[in-house]
Amino acid sequence: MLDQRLLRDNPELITAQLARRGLDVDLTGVQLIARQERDLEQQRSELQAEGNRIGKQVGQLIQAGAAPNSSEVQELRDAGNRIKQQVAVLEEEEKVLESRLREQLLTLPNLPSPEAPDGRDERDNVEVLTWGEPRLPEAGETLAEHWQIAERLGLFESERSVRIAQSRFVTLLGAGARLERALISFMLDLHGRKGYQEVLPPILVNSASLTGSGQLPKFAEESFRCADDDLWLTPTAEVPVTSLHRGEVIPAEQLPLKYVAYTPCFRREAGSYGRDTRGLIRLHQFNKVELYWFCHPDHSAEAHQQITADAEAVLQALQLPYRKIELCSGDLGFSAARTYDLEVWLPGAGAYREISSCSVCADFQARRSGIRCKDGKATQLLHTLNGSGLAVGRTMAALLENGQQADGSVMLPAALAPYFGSDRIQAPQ
RNA sequence: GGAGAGGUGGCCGAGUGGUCGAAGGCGCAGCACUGGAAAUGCUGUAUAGGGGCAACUCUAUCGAGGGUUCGAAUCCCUCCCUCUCCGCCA
Repeated sequence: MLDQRLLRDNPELITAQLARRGLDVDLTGVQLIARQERDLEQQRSELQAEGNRIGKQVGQLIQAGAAPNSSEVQELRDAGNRIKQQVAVLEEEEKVLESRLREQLLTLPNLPSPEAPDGRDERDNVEVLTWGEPRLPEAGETLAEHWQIAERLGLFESERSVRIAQSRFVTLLGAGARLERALISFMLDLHGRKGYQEVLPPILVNSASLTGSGQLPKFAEESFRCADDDLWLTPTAEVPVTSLHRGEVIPAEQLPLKYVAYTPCFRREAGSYGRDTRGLIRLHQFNKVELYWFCHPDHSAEAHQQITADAEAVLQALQLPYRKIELCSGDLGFSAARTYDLEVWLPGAGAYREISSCSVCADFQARRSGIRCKDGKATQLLHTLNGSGLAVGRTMAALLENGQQADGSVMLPAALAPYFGSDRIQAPQ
């Protein structure tokens, strides 16, 4: 959520920055509401001050011995009642303005960071670096896609999963299930050694949590909802972890708070029909290990580099070639001010595919969620960052495609062997 | 699910209609004392919003929301949460 004061005093700045996202917003209406609300508040509090004075006078008169039903006291009572009525009217108007203002502010995305490159869409994203040597087919060799390999090795079951749930759900089996579990443990351990505190949060979250991290009100159709309760299936661990500290004031010396959370994630993937319908890439339910920082506003820029490096470390430890791109202003997610995407090389598909997204949200989520930090006297909103470290299913896909061997087996990176129990997945005889 | 108890500042805890944003204590900060420290003493110490260059000032907030009243931490209603006991349960 954007700052109301900024809206009142400098809406041109907001308009200009949102234009970098490709949005053409007219803020005159919202600005008017914000100003009217402030004026009303002023009138109301003056009236209340008058009412308080009258209340005190009555108390003093009665204590000094005046009869409670004397005309003097009665007059003050009447005056107090008149003020009470006026205040009630103003409060009513104020409440309406306040909720309209909040409603509108909640639909506005974050301002892009000045650092974020300008651009319209993903074609304007900027490649920052590539790591590793992308595997290309040898002469005469055909590299399979991950779902082909997985099918051959019996790692998952698609058709029967429709029976259990519906399309875009997958059941992992045997070595597939074990590899998924191994990857989750591997990632949690890796980040744990770097000072991240492990969290296993609720994956049913309430509306306030989804609003706090930016998924509501605008993206309700992206999440699964439990109709009888105010609960939703979390689309990312970012949601429960943000709300872990919702409404808190955190002493600055405790910052940064660094969390690593494994959760299943649930997304409707509305509007992506027909894309990636085979395999592990775009499912309604997938596993993700998420990195999350609460940090002091002065340090969020370095934190962003660090959280991205921590996500990259997983790819490097797994020897998966990837590239790091920076999203342009027009491709940024709703809550992000600046984002690096990590894209892993998929030799079978012959393309880089997103496997991690590392964003700094500045105070956007902190304002929605009321999370502040206090150093010395000053209390201010802190900054939040999140990054996938990594999407587990996509990591498995990358391992399968990158490790595929001519004999049908898949070689796994050495770092994973202790977790998986073997350095390769054998083809069935 | 049933029965009971309770939610007050960073923490503990008093306050059951009137000058209470709230005693007292702890903690924290500053000053004094000291060679330095401890102990002691004094002073200060909630949050949000509005106005003001500032000193400062106004408003709201005692779990949340409503109500009664000139006036509510205190009385009434609804909800939420925590604890204890019982039941059920992985």
